[in-house]
Amino acid sequence: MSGGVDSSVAAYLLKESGYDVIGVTMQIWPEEGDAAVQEHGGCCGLGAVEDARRVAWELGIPHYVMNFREEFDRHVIGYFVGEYLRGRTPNPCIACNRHVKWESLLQRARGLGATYIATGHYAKIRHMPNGRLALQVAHGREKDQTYALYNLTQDQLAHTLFPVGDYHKEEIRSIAEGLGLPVANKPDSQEICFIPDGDYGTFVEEHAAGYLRCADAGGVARDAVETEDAADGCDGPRRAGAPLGSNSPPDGAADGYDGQRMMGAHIGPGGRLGAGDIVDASGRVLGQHQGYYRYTVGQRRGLGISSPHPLFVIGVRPGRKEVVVGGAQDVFGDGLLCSDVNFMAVDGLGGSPMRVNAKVRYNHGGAAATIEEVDGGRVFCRFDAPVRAITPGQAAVFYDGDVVVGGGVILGSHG
RNA sequence: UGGGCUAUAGCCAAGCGGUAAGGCACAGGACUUUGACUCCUGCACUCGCUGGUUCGAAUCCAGCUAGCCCAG
Repeated sequence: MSGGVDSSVAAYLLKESGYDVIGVTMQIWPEEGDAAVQEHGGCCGLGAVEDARRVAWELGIPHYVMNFREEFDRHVIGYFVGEYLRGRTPNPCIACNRHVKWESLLQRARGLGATYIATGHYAKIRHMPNGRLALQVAHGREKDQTYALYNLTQDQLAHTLFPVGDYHKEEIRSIAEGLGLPVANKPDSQEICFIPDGDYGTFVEEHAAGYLRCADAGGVARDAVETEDAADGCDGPRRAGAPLGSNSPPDGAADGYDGQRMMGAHIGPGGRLGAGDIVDASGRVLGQHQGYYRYTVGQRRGLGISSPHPLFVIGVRPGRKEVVVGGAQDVFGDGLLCSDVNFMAVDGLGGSPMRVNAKVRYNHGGAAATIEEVDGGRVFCRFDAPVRAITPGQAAVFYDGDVVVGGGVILGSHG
């Protein structure tokens, strides 16, 4: 229970259905007590512990506060900072769901004797004819959150309940109002919950040194980025990292944070970690930036370069600390390659292509495409029509109608 | 030192005697449980400086200053 409307009503709906409900609020932020953080509280608002406790009291259910700071720091913040330093763009919500909310929470919930964990996510779980479990788009499509949950395993899905998945957001709010819950009118959460001021660039800089030490301790030495992104910055690094995947090691930093190692000689706490050139596709220097990790594919603002037409980021080269820019038309791609694919509705593609609707970011209507498994368990996705801002590090989630077929981490765009 | 050209917001730039377009950048807001994108709003009481002509000048004239080009 985050203290928000959705999880509060979820608990209520479960209790009404006859479940034996235990309320749990997760403590995840390292610096609890920060006034700014508490006010802005995101999807997992810590300052909302009191709200959650009050709701639990009114619903007449027990309420526990569990500490997940270590897991969150390792799997979400560590991954988040590391990805940016590698010139990629992470989706922390997906990592948090997979590793913290489902792996750790479910484990502890089972320790309490619970059979299921339930959340306030807008999603449904469907039993497929083939015996598998898959996410299905929520009744209130406009608030659907299946994209951020694509990485759940069959076992996790088997022990998960999404009580609000059959409702629209407005219905949930009116239920909360009807119950007189104090959180009925809390605003929807948004933006990155652990960076309340939204300045993630500075956040990366402030945390880079700490994760640098982790990388060194891991003894991992990779220099792939230097050579790979030198070839073509638009495609981004192609090596198979597994920050979100099921096989990622316990210590996220051990998975080759080459960006950090590479930066090692240049990074000083509080310094300009990755300042460098802004260049066009031909290599012409157009300007300077104060940190390549402050940019992501498709980004327009923050370049500080005046030109006849708007410029957009089309690639980030961490090795050279370069940000590559181009015109609006240069940020479209015909296809993408993704790794660490998690299949849901199917066991795999079995060597034959499949028609899907592919979402390339959280707020993406999806695009018609054909997916096919390639070597190494990776999936290639070719779109019927070019898609804008295919970004390395983001997730590609494939849908067959309302059902999630699977998804993976984008390595780069093609075309 | 002669000759020519140009000087409009942070950058580019329209304007050609009637009361300062637009683009980029930037700032704020909306949207959004990731980063982005998108949308809305704001952004030169003033046109290198000083005079002059005119009812009226960024626009015409003169001088000055600065930059660029050609000549030497």
